[in-house]
Amino acid sequence: MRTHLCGQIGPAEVGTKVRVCGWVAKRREHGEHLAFVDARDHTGIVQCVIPGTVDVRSEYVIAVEGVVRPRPEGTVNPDLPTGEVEIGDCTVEVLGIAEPPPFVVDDRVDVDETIRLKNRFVDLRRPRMQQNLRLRAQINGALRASMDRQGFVEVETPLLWAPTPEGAREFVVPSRLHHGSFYVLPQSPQLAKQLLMVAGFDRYYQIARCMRDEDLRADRQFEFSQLDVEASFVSQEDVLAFVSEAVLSAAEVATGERPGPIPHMTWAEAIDRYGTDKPDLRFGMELVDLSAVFDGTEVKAFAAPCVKAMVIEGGADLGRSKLDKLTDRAKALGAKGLAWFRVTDGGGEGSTPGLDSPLDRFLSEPERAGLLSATAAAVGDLVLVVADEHRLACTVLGQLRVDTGGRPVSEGPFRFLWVVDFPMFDGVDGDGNPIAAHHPFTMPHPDDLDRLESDPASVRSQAYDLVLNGWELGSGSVRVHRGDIQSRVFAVLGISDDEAESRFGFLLRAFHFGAPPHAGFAVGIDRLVAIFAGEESIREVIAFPKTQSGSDPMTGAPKPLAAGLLAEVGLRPAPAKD
RNA sequence: GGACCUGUGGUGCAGCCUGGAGUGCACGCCGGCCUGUCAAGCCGGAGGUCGCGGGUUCAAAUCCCGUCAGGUCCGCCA
Repeated sequence: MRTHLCGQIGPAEVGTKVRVCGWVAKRREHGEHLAFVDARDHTGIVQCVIPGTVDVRSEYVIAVEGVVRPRPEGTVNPDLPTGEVEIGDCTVEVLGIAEPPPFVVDDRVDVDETIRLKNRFVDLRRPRMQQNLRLRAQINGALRASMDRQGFVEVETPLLWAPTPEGAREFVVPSRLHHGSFYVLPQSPQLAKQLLMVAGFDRYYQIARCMRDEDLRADRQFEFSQLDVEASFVSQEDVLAFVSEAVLSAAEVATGERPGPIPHMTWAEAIDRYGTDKPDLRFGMELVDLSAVFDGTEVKAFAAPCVKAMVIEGGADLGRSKLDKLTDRAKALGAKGLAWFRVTDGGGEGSTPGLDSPLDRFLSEPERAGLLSATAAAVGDLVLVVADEHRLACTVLGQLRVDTGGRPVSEGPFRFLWVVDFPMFDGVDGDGNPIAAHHPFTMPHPDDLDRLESDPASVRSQAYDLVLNGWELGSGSVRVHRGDIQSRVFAVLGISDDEAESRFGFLLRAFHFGAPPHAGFAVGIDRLVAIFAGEESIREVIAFPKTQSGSDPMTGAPKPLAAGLLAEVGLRPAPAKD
């Protein structure tokens, strides 16, 4: 039906009779003797010259036949990749007519996202979306190829799984054959892949769809894709190497160059220096510890276990309302307050810098000097200080660091980072039991195993995250494969034998039949692609995403079901709320 | 569950703070003219429940309350 793609027409095709197919991007008529039609397909736009009139409109589907020729002197269009040539003496066949599109098929206009999603089939025609989805396909291909090269076997796991109440809320699917019973859609293939390890598939991977019925965000959809990996007879370092190889080869496909080796940082260091477990290494603004400076201070606001600071370069000109907003933000994040100090020139020539702050008059001279030297703040800078428990002080400032210094996704280098040695537990539940930071099958750090019962909060795990430019790309861990350790972990978590049996009985049973040591990881593909595409939202790299309230403006999903269909799966509509 | 922002012809915006006729801009659409344009140009035209509901007022796109939709964030996402 066609001999060339639109974007392929160039000087090499001059003199060749060609036939291209595509959509009418633009029509320019010049009377009864001349008209231009820009034909567009996913490779680009080519100008077709019609010696007469032409009866086409925007977005008509056409086939154009003509002979490629150089454009006449002075009519070359340097803004168009095909702009040196045109298809001359064209005949146009209309393959399909079109109503005027709801918005221009052009990257240059920002259209309301609801309208884009309602007309996604038009939106996806736009070059940006074409590029994003094609980039995604390339990245998927690179990931698969890398895992294949490394000897991994792709195995598919069920979408209809058993309810195994874990972290995320699960989507439920009623059973037609067993009224009153339900499948759930997997929030990840976690248990399935561990079973595959027991089954002897010692290197498994899958590009897996995962579903979590939790509130949506720019970087979270109900359903998302992971490069899911698990391997037996491997160490944590082996897993990091496998996954590094995969994401670096994806980076190479996406950007044309391969980033260097991915550095490691412990979780504790990430929190202390960046106030987050997913530091964005593209910029500095590292946190500074002032606890020693304010040890035994008279300043009530700083009488806390930890005093942490961050410098905003040139931030001294921030007005009171901006500072109030930062304070509000800090409070919303859990801080009791936010102290700020403008660094001033201190008056006289060559004098030491001074501080401008409501708190300044409470500071002793050593504290004032210590604050300035520890933060290395210069005149014109702004120093933000939070005093609280160490973790909270760090995370509040870490968030302010991103709020005030954060770079656009599209900017700067790709800075991967492995964050290792996560804590085994994070916080306690309503019954006072520790909560698993990763999941209950995570192997404690061998050096900390003897403190599992006596001091669980201090126990590190063999869990690790992959971070890219401040986004959490994925996480993994070495798994518990020994029954005795698993029992101890369950005991600390407050999971009884009966509960473990009812939730994960099939996995525990499998482990009785010869479980190899194993470890794994999962990489969030939507986020990976979004970052390489320079997109702030993963919706821009998903063909048919949901809105923040979980609906699809195009299909109208979710929708009520007819009563008959409900009855067939054994459900009755709930009585209408008053 | 909560906070904030947005909603005005098909699209993108201005108008709102400080109430006074659906007023304006750009693009698109329809018709006409036009032999080298390229986000063509020129002339003419059509197109509106100012998201929806209520309130205040002589008068509401504008002020107030509620609600719906979209977005960003907190909670949530082992």
